[in-house]
This record gives sequence, C-alpha cells and structure tokens, in this order.
Amino acid sequence: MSVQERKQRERAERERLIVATARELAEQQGWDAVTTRRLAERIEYSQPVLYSHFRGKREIIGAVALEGAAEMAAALRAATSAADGPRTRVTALARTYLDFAERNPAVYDAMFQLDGGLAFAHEDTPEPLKDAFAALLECLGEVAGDGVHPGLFTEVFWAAVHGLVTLTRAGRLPPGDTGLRVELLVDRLAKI
Amino acid sequence: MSVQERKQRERAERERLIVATARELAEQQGWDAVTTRRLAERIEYSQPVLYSHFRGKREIIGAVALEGAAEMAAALRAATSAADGPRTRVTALARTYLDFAERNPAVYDAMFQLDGGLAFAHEDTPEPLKDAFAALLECLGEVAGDGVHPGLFTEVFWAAVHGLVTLTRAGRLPPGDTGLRVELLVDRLAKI
DNA sequence: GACGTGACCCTAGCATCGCTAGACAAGCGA
DNA sequence: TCGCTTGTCTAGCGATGCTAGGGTCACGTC
Repeated sequence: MSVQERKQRERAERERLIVATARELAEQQGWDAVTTRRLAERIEYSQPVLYSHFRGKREIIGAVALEGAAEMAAALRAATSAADGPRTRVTALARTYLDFAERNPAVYDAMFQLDGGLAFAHEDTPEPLKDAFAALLECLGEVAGDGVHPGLFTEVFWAAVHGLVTLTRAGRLPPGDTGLRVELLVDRLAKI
Repeated sequence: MSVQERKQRERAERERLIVATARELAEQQGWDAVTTRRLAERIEYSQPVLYSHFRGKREIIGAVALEGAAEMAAALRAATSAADGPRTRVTALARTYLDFAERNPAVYDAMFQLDGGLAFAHEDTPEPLKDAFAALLECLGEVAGDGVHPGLFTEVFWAAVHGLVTLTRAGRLPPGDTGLRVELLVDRLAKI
C-alpha cells in the first residue's frame, strides 16, 4: 500500500510542478511561450508526461486559472475584511482586483481571456470560480441599492472592473488614470 | 500610365477581397480557422500573395479591426442621432454597442481581444479607432456630470460595456439579463 | 514585330506547434 | 527469479506562420 501511496504523492507533486512551471513561464514570457515542449523541458520530463496529467494544453491553462481564482478570492476577502465602512470596503475591493490583475497578468489571462475549458455560470462551475464570485458578492451585495438584485449588481460591477483591466492592459486605455477611474466607478455604481 | 493604374486598382481590389474573406471566414468558423492556407485558398491565390499585401496574419486582423471600427462608429452615430433626450441617447448607445458586438463577434475580437498590431491611446492611433472613441465621447460627454472629465467618464463607461460584452460572450455571465444590466449601468453611471 | 527586362506569382520547404503511437526499461508481486 | 504492469521516452504525424527561389507572363523598347 505504502508504495502506491508514495507514487500517488509523487504524481501529485509533479502535477503541482507542471502547473507552477506553466504559470511561471507564462508570467515571464507570456502564454505564447508556454509550449508543451518548453514546459516539458523545464520540468525535466518528456512531452507525453504532460498528457498523462492533463488532457491537453487547455487543461493546463485551466489549472492555472483555478489556482489564480483561489488566490484572488483570498486576496479580495483579506482586503475587504481589513476595511470598515461600505465605501472603504468597495474601494479596497476594486483596487485589490485591479492590483491582482496587474501583478499576475498571465494568471488573469488564464482566468478570463484564454480558453481553459472551464464552465462558468453553471452548476458544474468549479468551486474556486464560484468562490471568487462569492467574494465579490459578499462585499458588493450590501451596496447594490434598494430593489436591485445583488447578483445582478455584482455582475455589472465586476464587468466594469474587468473592462478596465483588459482595456488598460491591451493598451486601449492610457494607464495613468486608473485610480481616478476606479474612484468614479465606485462613486457612481455603489449606493452608499 | 493607365496600365499601372489598372494594376494598382486590381491590387487594391484584391486587398479588399483578402480582408473581406478573412472577416467572413472568422465570423463563420472563428479566428482559429483563419489560417493563411485556408485564406489563400478562398481568395484563389497562393499563400505568399497574402504577404505581398500584409506583413503577416496580425496585420490582416488589424485590417479587419479597422473596418469594424469604422462600421461601429457609424452605427453608434446613427443610433444616437435618432434618439432624443440624453437618457434615451445613452441607452441607445449602449444597446447598439452590445448589439454590434453580438452580431459581429469575430470583428469585435479583432478590435479588442486579438493582437492586430494596432496602437491605441497614442497620437499614432489609426483614424477609425480614434473616431469610434469620438463617437462614444460625443454622446457620453454630455452626461459625465459636473467636475468629471468627459474623456475619463467615456473611458469608464466604455470599459463597463466592454466588460459586459466579453464576460457574456466568454460564458462568464449568464446571457439572459443583458438588458437589465445595461439599464442598471446607464441608471447609475450617467448623470441625467 | 521580336526581344530583353522586370514585375508578379507559385511550388516547395523551414521551424515550430499540439498531440500520439509504439518501443523500451524499471520495479512491482508472485 | 520470473512475468507483468506501470511508467517514460523517442520518433513522428498533421498543421501552423512564414519565406526562399525559380519560373512565367506581360510590359516597354528598338
């Protein structure tokens, strides 16, 4: 039994190594540089090993996305619980979200830009993704305003922040005034 | 002289054919299906011909994006000029934007999702892109509210709508309540 | 009207991509 | 010690974006 257990442990460890290496490589050189050959070389195994852990490259991206979602949820909760007063909380939430996206661009891409083969907005959505949305909802639900469904409000707020992230990072918006934009967004959207 | 002119005309015509075919193929089967081989086959020329018109695939995507930007600007102006009253105008603007993205997903991707090698938010930004932003600004500037820079307000509003588009199309938001979301967005963001 | 020249286009190929088949070795249980 | 399962690697497939080189056709000139 213990032999099998050791093998399972080693397999799990290698799987973590694959995901971590993919993420590292993506953050360093972009997702285009994350080829199965390069990834295999970095983990010091041959290509087919990757396919014994994941169905394909998509699934590796998906694994990075899930890891990122868990981290983001934790970061958002940490930020909101450290702030008191709805307004401070919402501002902290938005800033933390943008900050996470800026510091982990490749992970953010894996979550929302690339196809990681993940299901969203269904009952079979992976837990970390639902939890990240829940983290948003916990904070934003209390400032939705009367007669506005908290979920709907959260979706709209999320979309707005997400739009800021993607347009800024793609060079579509000048990067300087992000702070002002967030301020305006919170001011107008949240009913405080 | 007339011979050269004819050749130039034919070249320009073929360039239009390339862009139109790329767009058509992308709308039919997605950008992944737009390979240089398939594209060459559809226009009934060999691959290298593409490279005598464009530096590479990126530039073809960029050309589709520019075409789309011009169309979008026209659509937005048509919608806003047909509506009277700031509120109706802004709502019409947002709806038209979302409608354009929904009807031309591949073109929208070329504009904002893919790398078309285009410069944004610089002085060397291509004219159609600046003009599309101007079309937004014309309508949104009048509802920015006191003390808020119209450009900044337009950026935020644009980001919000863009976020709705991308998250909805990527399956991150349930597609049913788009109308409600737009309503909420206009209600809260615009100072009417 | 024949000819040299230049523009134009196509065939063929390169390196790289994601992914897989099949051979081979290592380590387990009997 | 032997047979077998499990696991890994080498080699290769089709497809990608892109390019080099040769060949053909039509033009302008004498």
